[in-house]
Amino acid sequence: MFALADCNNFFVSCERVFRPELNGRPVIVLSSNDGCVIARSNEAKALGIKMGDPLFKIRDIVKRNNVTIFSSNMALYADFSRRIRMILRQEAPHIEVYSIDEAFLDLRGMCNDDFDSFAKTLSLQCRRLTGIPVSVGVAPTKTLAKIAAELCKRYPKLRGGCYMHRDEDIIKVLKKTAVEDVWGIGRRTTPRLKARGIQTAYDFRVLPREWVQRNMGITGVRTWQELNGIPAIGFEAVAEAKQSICNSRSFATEIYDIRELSEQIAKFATMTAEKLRKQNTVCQRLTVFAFTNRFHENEAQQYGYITLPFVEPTDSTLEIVRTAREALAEIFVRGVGYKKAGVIASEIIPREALHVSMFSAEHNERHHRLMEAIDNINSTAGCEAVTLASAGRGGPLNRSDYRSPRYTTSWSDIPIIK
DNA sequence: TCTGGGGTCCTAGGACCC
DNA sequence: TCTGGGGTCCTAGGACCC
Repeated sequence: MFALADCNNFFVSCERVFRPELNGRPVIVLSSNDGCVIARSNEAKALGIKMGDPLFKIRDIVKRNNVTIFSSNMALYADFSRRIRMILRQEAPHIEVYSIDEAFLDLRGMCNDDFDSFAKTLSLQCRRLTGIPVSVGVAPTKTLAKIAAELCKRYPKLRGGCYMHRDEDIIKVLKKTAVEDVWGIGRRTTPRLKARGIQTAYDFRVLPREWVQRNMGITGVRTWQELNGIPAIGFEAVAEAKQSICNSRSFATEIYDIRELSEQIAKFATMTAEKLRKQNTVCQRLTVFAFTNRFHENEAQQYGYITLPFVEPTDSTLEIVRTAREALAEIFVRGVGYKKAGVIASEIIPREALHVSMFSAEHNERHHRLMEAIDNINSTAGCEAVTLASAGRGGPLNRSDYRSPRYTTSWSDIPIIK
């Protein structure tokens, strides 16, 4: 059996831990730059606010219903995520962290097979220790566990835990599950399935395998198998190193000045290098991109994009920032207003696999020790205690008007209670 | 006025090889 | 006159996820 532990309305729930008066009220959390809705309380969902709605399009709903708005506060959410994972690790032999608010548990080899009370107890445990409501679905495959967790959200009587294993129960549930709500069936395939009269997860499950293979490829077959109770999606207890690392942002207002844009690119490159080091890897290529506001259809659009190789794979902030700035100089066009830019590291390999040439060994070693020292300082003294001058000292250029304090991770952020 | 950020896997087609 | 067959690697684009 597999379990999925899924935090309900996760970002909103984190905010509510420190603002309990918001329980039962409509609350939304916005994406970076306060652009779109990325989390909604049940009350906000009931008002018809959709995932991804731009804030300016729902202003009147927000105003009329007194919806509370938050800018995203990723430091806070990441810390809650970490605390919940700690609880899950104590209760299950293996966990696979799937996203910031979801983790799969591999329950094979567990002595206790009363999975229904296991699920309910785990949910209660998370709630008690963190304040976050968590849905726990248990089923023979990951895809079915996802559906079981959804049931918890729909039926409070389940008390946060649902064990779905008897085939007749699974069939009953699948007949009531819309096909587009199945994990792995997205917005492109849904209309094609509907056109063939496939409305529910059950309709999909009873399709001939050959049809699924022909029309949806190997990934479709895996989903089909999983709905039929045959595990087809692997369980990865140890997270693999990322194959690409991207840092990008939209800006509150367009940037015309290369020096200003260059500082932003240097910041993104710095974050990228830090992430590379954190997973003990080096990268061999760097992509830099910068583009105009794609929603301003009447204005000229510019989409700058370039990829540069490193002579030797690197995780050095110095080298990555330097290359990123060179790349920007290549693609920058004067007179263009850049709305969004970013940096992508790719062709990532483990640092141990790095064969340094005779001539660069000492240079690499010195760089590495310097980077370690900077990382250590930044981890204790705050993440921007030491930065490159080329990244500037200014704050971020994206809007964040409704951000809550970083209650659990930053002393200086906590409001003084009078 | 205002529209997110960060990933993965699969597939088809071209280049190139013998 | 007769003009194959099989393979790998790389890349771009599509689809999906949160």
